[in-house]
Amino acid sequence: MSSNQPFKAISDPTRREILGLLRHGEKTAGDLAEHFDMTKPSMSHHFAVLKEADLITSRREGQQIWYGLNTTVVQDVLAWAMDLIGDGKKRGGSDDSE
Amino acid sequence: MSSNQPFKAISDPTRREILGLLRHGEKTAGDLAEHFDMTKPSMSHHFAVLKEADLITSRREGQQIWYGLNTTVVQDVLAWAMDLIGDGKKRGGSDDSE
DNA sequence: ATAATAATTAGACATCGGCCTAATTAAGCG
DNA sequence: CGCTTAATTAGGCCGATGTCTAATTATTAT
Repeated sequence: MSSNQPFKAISDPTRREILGLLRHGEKTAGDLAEHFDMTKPSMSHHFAVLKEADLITSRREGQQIWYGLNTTVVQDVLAWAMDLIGDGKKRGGSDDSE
Repeated sequence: MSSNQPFKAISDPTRREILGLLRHGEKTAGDLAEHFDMTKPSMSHHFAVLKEADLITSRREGQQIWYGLNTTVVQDVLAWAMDLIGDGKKRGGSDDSE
């Protein structure tokens, strides 16, 4: 359960910010790159790490690549944290259907 | 908001396991170290990282040092993940009293 | 086919991180 | 005090990680 990859992936601030930018929908690699003071290859590397951890999806559309948030793996992290706290806001468990 | 330290801290499997062992109460450094195939100094290093991230508390009692889980920072991680998902199991916000 | 644009892959470089052994601090006991 | 036990600090080693420039792939348009 829960490979180490997601945790490694979110340990970098740039990558967490990328995920944050994807909260409200897909964005192209270029769009994302614009928000950071970093070269495109460096950004590309971060995308690859997030992709490898399955935290984001990607699809090509013409020349551009659209990245999107994969909430499934984020939920794993969430579950890990909740389990640590021992409870807090879990239990019941049927309110995730929306 | 949310320094990088907690995320770096939980990016290591050994440290996550340490946190897991502390779920049910305090443990001494020695107790914790026993569970891992690693030297005590290495374990001590992990404790220091967790402490620095404020994920654990520590208090000396005689020769031993007792470590305990600090759920406050874990909740920050939880909040970050929930915010990413956009909802999921937050909302209402007063259910943390149970 | 050539050129332009979007993005990645390749490779180098410096720093960070995790692990080890050896030495040190801290506390308890004869 | 001198010895033992619990744990940390110091310092070195080496692989992993983040960043950059240069080169490459993929797509579209002229």
